[in-house]
Amino acid sequence: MCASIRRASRTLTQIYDQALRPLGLRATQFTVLQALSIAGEVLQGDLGQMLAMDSTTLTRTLEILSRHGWIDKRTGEDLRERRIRLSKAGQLQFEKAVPLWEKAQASLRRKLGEGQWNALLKFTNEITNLIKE
Amino acid sequence: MCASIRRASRTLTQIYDQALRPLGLRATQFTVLQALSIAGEVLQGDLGQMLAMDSTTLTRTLEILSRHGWIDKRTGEDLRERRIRLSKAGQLQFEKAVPLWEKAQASLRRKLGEGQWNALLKFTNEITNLIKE
DNA sequence: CGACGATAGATGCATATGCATCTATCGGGA
DNA sequence: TCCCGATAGATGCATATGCATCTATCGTCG
Repeated sequence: MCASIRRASRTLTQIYDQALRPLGLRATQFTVLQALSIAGEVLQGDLGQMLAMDSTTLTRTLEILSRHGWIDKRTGEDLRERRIRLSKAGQLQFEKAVPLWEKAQASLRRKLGEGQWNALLKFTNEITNLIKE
Repeated sequence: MCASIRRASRTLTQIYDQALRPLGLRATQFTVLQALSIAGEVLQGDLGQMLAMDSTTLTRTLEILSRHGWIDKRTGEDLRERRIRLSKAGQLQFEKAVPLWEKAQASLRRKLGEGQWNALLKFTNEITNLIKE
């Protein structure tokens, strides 16, 4: 099962990466931009929680986004915290990426069919929740 | 969708990696050993085909397995080819890993339920096949 | 106020992943 | 025979991933 999901994950990632390649954006990075676009300014920790992503992984992805100038970081009163949000450039990059992402998403959805699509979303979420128990 | 599958893949990988940690074996590596155990001696390219794994990724995973002495490599008549098979130590390592893997697998299967389990396997395989078209 | 455990991230290290490109070898035609 | 396109892997580079561990800061308790 692990092998099956990893294989599917690799395949899918290749599809989305390819769609986003014109922008030099990876699927993972798009996901982070999207989360930021929805959440506004958030603590790095909360962002990790949202994406079920290890905080150390997030640190490095944010480093990349930061290098491209797509996010702003600042500390609040608690100097340990990092508050993250999209920069102007990040907002723009995200908006440019959305159509490409939509296109890949729609094509995949068509190929899988509505039923499988929804079932798959449900099951993957269930797996993600498993680990919390 | 890509984010969902990647998230599930991360979660699942953590579960399997943790189960195999006593042996210092990663889920990916176990998958390769398993494939070799089933296939016997195979061309590196065929192995990649089997696992739907990029050949460059496979090269490095095999490098790790080789470093541990778990596989043997040799060339056939065609000097470009690499023929891979489990070594004695690799066979042993695989046999030690199977029970740990089974345990993780069974636990997960119980939590998901038979129906979801099978559906998930089916869907992930379908996604993997999508890219071939 | 000062020491101490708790918390938020960062860093070192190893592996996983794939694209672009390179090297070695093979097989077939001129 | 020699050259040339095709094929099997290997390598450089960048990112993704997570464990163990470290650092800085916070809150609290004596």
